[in-house]
Amino acid sequence: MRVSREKFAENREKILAVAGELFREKGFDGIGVAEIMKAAGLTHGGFYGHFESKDELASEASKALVSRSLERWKEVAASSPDQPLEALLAHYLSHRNVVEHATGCVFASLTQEVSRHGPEMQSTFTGGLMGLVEVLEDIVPGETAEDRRRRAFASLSAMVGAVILARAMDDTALSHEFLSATRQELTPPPGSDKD
Amino acid sequence: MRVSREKFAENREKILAVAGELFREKGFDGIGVAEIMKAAGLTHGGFYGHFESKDELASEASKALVSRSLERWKEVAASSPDQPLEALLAHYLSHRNVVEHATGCVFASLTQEVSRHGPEMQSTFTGGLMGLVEVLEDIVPGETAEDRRRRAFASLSAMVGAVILARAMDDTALSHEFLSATRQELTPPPGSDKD
DNA sequence: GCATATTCATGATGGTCATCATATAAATTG
DNA sequence: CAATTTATATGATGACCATCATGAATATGC
Repeated sequence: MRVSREKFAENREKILAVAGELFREKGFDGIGVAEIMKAAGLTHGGFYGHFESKDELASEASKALVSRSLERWKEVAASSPDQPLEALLAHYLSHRNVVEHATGCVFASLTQEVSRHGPEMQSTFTGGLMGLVEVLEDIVPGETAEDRRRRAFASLSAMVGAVILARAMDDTALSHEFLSATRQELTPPPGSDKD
Repeated sequence: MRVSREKFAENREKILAVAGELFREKGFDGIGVAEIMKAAGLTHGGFYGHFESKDELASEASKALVSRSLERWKEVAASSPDQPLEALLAHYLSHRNVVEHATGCVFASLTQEVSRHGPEMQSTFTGGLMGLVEVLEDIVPGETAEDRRRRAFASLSAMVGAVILARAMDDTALSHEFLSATRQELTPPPGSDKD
């Protein structure tokens, strides 16, 4: 049966949203088109009216997730103008981001699969990560722009790495230790601009 | 046809070795039993004489990779008794470890898939990561044992994170920046024990 | 309100996958 | 050297998957 223009666009968004969650939870290869459509409240046959292939869906879903993630970082940083870095660290290095795969950070869930997919997705992730670096550049301590850029790259590595490793642990206490250790090491000492 | 006891054990090791490479390169879901056996020079039917299931192979291969990785870290640290941390950083944060997925760090390749597999694999990775933390605890700077433990967790997060993010980049220069930034931030200033 | 366009549901297709039954052939055991 | 064991090869099986052809049903444009 046909569906209104509006509903059609709504369905597309629903598929993207559901795919974004399921991909993060189970990986690109861990979930099929049929199950994604079922979770979106549709049947699998209708899928190809919305996307050319599962790969295209993966690309589009990644794009949306990366873009939303970057927006979120900017919001969080802007919400605490006096201590933006601390706010970001608290937001990102959280128990929630370790446990809730389906709604957590894209980069913590899917980055390792990116290199095994096409160049389009790699480009999406590259752009997204550089966006996060730019957010960090403005709020990390450092004398020169060069110092801050270096520290932005290193901090991003540490943040994403901590969540990924915390997720692999089967012991909550150790999981927490990755988060809190990284948070402390990346938090600048009060009243100082230097390391 | 039958094969000697010795050859049988040899075949098992070959399967494990090949699986270790292919899993790192393509992910657990990205490679099938048949192709693994073919790469090992056997046919897929013989697989179940060696392993109960693909899952068991994944577990065993992970165990071997994690164990070898830990040994390697110890060797590298021991090979430069005066600057073990610098040696480890140079070894780990290398272009080779970014490019050569099949022979690179297990944790940089497969950690994100661990949470989607059984508890046995999670236990293997937990143990392996804690082994790496212990190696770092002895060589990172820090006044107290507590300081060094914290720094070990944070440094490991940064190291693994840097390689994972570097692998996602489609631009070699940016890739390198994750590595060198992390290396510099984790290298203690000469002639100092403090941060 | 009618004709057309188009979205979705149903079901089919071909491919891939993990797993297993059986056959074969060679190594081990006596 | 004969009997038995057993590791691998061949091929089958059933499940799942992405993709697509078709038809039904309805929104849109006239």
